[in-house]
Amino acid sequence: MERKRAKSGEIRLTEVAKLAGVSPITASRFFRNPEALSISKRERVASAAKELGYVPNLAARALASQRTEVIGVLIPSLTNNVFSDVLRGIYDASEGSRYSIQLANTRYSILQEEKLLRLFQAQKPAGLIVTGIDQTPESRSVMEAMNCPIAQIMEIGPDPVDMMVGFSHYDAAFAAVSHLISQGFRRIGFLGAQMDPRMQRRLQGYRDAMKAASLFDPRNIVTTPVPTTVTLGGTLIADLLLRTPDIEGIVCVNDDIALGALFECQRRHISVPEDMAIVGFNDLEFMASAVPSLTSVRTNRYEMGRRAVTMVTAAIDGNRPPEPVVDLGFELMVRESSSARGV
Amino acid sequence: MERKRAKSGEIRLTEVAKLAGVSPITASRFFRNPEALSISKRERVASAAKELGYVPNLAARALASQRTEVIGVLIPSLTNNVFSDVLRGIYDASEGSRYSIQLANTRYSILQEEKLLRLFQAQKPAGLIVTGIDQTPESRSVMEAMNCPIAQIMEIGPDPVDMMVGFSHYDAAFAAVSHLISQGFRRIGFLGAQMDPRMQRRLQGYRDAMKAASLFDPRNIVTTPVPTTVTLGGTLIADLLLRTPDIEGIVCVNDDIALGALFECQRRHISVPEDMAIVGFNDLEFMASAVPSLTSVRTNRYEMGRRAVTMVTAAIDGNRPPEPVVDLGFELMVRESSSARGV
DNA sequence: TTGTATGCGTTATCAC
DNA sequence: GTGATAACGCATACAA
Repeated sequence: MERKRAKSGEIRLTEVAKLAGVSPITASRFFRNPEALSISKRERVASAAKELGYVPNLAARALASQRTEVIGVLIPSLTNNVFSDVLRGIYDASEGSRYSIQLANTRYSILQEEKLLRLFQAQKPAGLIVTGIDQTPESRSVMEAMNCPIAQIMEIGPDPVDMMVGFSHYDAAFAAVSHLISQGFRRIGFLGAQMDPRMQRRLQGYRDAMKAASLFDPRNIVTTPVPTTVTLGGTLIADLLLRTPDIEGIVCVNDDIALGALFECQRRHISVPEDMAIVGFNDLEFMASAVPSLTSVRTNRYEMGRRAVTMVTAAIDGNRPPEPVVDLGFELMVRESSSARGV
Repeated sequence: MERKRAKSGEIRLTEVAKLAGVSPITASRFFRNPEALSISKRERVASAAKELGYVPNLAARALASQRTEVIGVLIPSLTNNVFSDVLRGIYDASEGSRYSIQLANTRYSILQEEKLLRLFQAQKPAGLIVTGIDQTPESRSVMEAMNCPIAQIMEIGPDPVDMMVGFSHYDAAFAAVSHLISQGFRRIGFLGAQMDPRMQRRLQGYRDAMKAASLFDPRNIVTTPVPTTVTLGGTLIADLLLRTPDIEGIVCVNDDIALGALFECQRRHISVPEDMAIVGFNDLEFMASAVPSLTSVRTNRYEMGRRAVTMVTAAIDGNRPPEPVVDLGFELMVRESSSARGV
């Protein structure tokens, strides 16, 4: 008839309260809202907790309060530099708040995303950040059932689950192509890898910009679903040169591809931009220091992560933004690799 | 005298059990160990859970069982490519297990690391993975109090908190320098950024290798605590060339610095390797496709992450490795940028 | 294989 | 500002 269960042996709130000479609930309040206590009790609880080395039990807290202070984050890749910037923004913003980040990796799989969303659901996060706008219907219904603020990031679109922070990949690619055209280039190719939905929209921006200038030729598009690498950029431009050797410029789906293409041009002694203009996408740090420096579309990845967190945390506190969809835009960073034809 | 508290409104195990016509504990067993149930009950619980859309409450589970299925991971940076590879290994390995990863970012601050460790302590993770071997005494005592398997990664050293997977940064740098010396280079510089403890050990490897060959000259070392970028590589080699214009080769603390140095050489029409040999560290993917291709020290970052997880999960299950410290070594990838002098 | 009784450590509720 | 009481939803221990 002993107690049925071993105590964990850890210091509990009750012990702290006893040593401080207060009730457990008073001690509990100390950790959540110290100002609610009289100064004397505040000090007694503080020193008792320190003396005993009290560590709160988050599981008990979550169970009793029916909430957590976790923001779940779903991203498709950890290797891609693009997401590390977003993550940095997310972690930076979370540091100023009382929320901690729980990160999960979907590996560009919307089924994996579904699974992870269910896992998050079981944890009752206070908020959620998901990448992109191409969730499965099943995923959407899980999100809607989660009953917490949700931010979709990286893109914007017409039908937010809740909130959105991103930019138009279509517009950005359209602008990149238009820039090359305005510089006097005509036969402009597209190099794409890892053709996820965002990349597809970039490709569509390329297509429409080329069509608008009556320059579209499907032979100038080379894409592969294979994940992006610098080396792959070399392979892709090699493919393109086989098909249409008279190509004058390329728009790359991202900067790694652009760098790989540049290296391949160096290898073949094709001068950039005289014989080949190159435009990248994302404006990773190295683009400005390459030789020649590489033109790219700068996106506000860090800010995207930061804003997602601030929007979600504000929404948790009941302060929803006036406009649920935030367009962070983009900026074309024009550099040597796309100097005007014949200049 | 009504109930004092609003129920969450969510489906609980009890509801599932009731619909299935079994006791709650039987339903509970279904989710943790379905094989323990008779086939008929197994099916009834399964369909009841599906019908009600049951989502287990992880907080309740953690509180009742006194454990979680979370492995905490502490890394110093999300932006650094090196860690994205490690993380990929960690996430890949965790996917095969029942554990989920909780990631936290120390930003190269050992004080931040201390704070995060306390936060993890409150969550009672099943295991822990921390980067490096330079924790504060306070951090070490928190880790020792956590009473779960812990793997230190990226480095190996004499005094593991529990387990270790890594390699010797000192030996790797020593080998890189020795390689350049063996290729006939004599005036060899060192370019360093983000001089955290691992980078310091690389620098020490450089120093000792140069001293062993009686080639050491402190003027050939250029370092900065500033975080690594490609652009910074250009700045550092520019500095070095100012100090010792007759420098023949450089060992870079990482590949970004090496790439930046290469670009700067291109800009100045210094031929690599004829007038300047370059060796990087980490062997990121782009090193092989640069023009000229860049020599680097390959490290097993992915495997490091993977092994850390398998070691920790095995230890959770009581299967500790025979040897707590695993040296994954390194491999010098010799490429064009360090071809023998005068060849 | 299944069920009963009980406890995990905390906080919500209401009263003082 | 403080405290008594009763949950929160699940798993452990033990018995059957």
